[in-house]
Amino acid sequence: MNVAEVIVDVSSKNIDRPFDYKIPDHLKGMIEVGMRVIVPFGPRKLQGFVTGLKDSSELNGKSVKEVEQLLDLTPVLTEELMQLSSWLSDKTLSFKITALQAMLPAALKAKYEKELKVIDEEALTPEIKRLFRDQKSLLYSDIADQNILSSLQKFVRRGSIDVTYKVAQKTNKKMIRMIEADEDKEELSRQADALSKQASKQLAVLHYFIAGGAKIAAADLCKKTNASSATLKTLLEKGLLKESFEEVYRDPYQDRMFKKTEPLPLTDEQRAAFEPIKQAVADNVHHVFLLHGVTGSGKTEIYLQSIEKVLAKGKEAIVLVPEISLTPQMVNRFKGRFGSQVAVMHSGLSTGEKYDEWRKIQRREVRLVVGARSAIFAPFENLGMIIIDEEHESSYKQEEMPRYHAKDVAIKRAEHHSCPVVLGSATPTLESFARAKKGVYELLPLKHRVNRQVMPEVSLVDMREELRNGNRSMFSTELMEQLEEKLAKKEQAVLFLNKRGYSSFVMCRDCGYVPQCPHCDISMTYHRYGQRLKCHYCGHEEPVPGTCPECGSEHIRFFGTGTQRVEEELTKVLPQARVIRMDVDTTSRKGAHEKLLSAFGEGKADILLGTQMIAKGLDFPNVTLVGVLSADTTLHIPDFRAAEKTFQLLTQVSGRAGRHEKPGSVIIQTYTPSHYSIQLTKTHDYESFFQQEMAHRRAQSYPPYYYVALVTVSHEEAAKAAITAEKITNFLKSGCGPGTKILGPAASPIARIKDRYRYQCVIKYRQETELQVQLKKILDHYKRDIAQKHVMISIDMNPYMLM
DNA sequence: AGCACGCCGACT
DNA sequence: GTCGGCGTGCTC
Repeated sequence: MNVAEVIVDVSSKNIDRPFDYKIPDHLKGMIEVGMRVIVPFGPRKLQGFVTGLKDSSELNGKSVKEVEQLLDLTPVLTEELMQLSSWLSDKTLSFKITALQAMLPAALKAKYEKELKVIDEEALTPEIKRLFRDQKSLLYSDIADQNILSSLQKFVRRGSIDVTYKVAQKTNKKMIRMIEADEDKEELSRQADALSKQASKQLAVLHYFIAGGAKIAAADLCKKTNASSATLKTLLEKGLLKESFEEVYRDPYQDRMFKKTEPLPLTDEQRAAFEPIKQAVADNVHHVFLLHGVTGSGKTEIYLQSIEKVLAKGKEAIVLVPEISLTPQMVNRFKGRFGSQVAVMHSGLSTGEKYDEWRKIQRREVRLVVGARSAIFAPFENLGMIIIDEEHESSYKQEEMPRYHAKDVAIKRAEHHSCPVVLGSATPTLESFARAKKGVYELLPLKHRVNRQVMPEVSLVDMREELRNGNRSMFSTELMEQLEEKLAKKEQAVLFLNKRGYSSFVMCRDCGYVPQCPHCDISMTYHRYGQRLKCHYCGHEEPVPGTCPECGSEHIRFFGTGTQRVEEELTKVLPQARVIRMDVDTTSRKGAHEKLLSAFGEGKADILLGTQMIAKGLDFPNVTLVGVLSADTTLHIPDFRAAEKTFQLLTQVSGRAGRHEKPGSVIIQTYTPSHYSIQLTKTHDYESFFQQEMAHRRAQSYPPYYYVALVTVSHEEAAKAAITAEKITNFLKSGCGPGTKILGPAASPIARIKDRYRYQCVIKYRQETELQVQLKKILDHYKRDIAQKHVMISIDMNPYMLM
């Protein structure tokens, strides 16, 4: 094999294909598909992935450059994952390089640097000489002054300064310094005797080795002997000790003890659900199960026992968990049962930690991964099962390129490995449940909670009624009464706030002015910390104005009912209650989330107040009341899944109450009590909700009856975006069959983000392949405009947010 | 994407 | 006359 086909690290339509590179003699036989290389590309150097090997290039050798460097000794992507990447880029209409990179930890992504080197010092101006000072070379990115840049360019052109392009790794393996004796014990004793009396630290270190101490980490040795690194340095220089460096894993869970747990006996219902999964594992068949179990029905125990079967067969398993529920509670359950065989992957880990967890998988040191969305790409080669917990969660959909859904990837991988997929939820997506009803998936119902606890009593409170009765506060009379009662009984309550529409904003009471982000068409969110306004889309920040910029009034103040606001009100009406608030402000620090939850678990507060993030996996025996302050907010978002999301959220939240001996109750405050998505939470009736919602979806041609795709066109000028969107819509209308429905173009619900105007077109279709072809044509046709006129076209083949 | 090349207007 | 604006085209 003399030539490697390489996908280079450039995200552009024209470059989205393999490029040929000759393999130099010293790399012959070493390069394999799935390895990373550094290759010259035009004037620069880029990282790339080897996607193929061949004897010769069709380009006949003349313009074929050589591979410059091989970055891996073993492929970072298995053959299966290489195939999966082409499928992924195809399915999501994203670049091959983007799909490849999505499968690897960020640490393996390249970092690019330009280095300037002085060739002819005489030719340079004093100013530039000063810039270089005594150094021969300088990093391009370190040059802050824009004026110097242009004069530098001149010298580069004349050849007085040379530019070299470098590729670097983002993070490296963590190494620690190890110390061991470099002489035998007798020699060490002799040297120890010869030490001066003051050198007590050195003596202590030597005694460690004289006593037979083994090779030890420098830090540990210092701690043991109370010595400093200077002491070690002296002994190293004397040649008595020697140092070496060893690779270690950054283990985010190293300080924690996991109590070993044993399998629990299954209920009859659990066993009935477990049997078919067990059988599929035993028979190595690909099969998708939908484990539909009410909250508290013991789904996790079924996962654990299924995994046990998989591991017993010598195979591996992936468990996906929604990002926000990757709490220590969840991790504990898996680590407790399977100990060090588990790797954990979630966004809370640093780049380095994620890299280390990934390498544990790659080196076959673990056989089970518990992780968020991207863990679906774990490089296992002998997969025996994939579990997706809370399968309805929207965090399984990636909202950047490649816009994949982890469920689709899971099924694709499971097909390849001929192994089962288990989707678990109390409120499955309509898509999944419909497939289960059709027999595409196998439905495994769990209708009862373990230990026969009853489902909590749910009562709906009509907030319009409250208002009519003169209660203008955000707490209904019923909720207040219940809160007081729980407080008196020393039981705990959880108050839940739908996040969307609940972020607080600032408004002028005289003219109604609401500060908008200058770069996005969206209201700014008020943050009490530092009295600032923030934009959640682009990160723009500014102080709260003292007077209204529109009318000059001083009556400008914050509005809305953010968690902070609720907390204030709550302490006013229930001053004796101890409240823990969980929102972006209180949980942004690392580990804060965990700390707040365990404080609540230990009974250090009476009320836990928060947004969606507290709805998942919360399981505290003393919680007997759950209150939802306003159930309507998710109902009014511009999304065809609004009702589904509302029902899921309310059901999920209700499930937090009365999970143990004490019975629980739920109070849902709403302005639209008659809506079926709210009514049916009262009876925990998923089946009826499914029927009603399906009727709506059918009437409006939405999933699961139709597929949906979203095309968004953006440009700095509104007109340019609108015209292109119009053209695309017309093209699609003429090119797609009669079964396809095309809506738009229309301004996006968020009409502008980061100074770009956005227009969108929604496509509803029944035949996947046909549309894929049409959309590919569009991207191909507009690649010129994309490159030159700065038009951006983004396509989402399965949007979860129509924004 | 980025970078070089090349063709036009505004300055020393 | 040169400098530097950014339209155009290429990258194995």
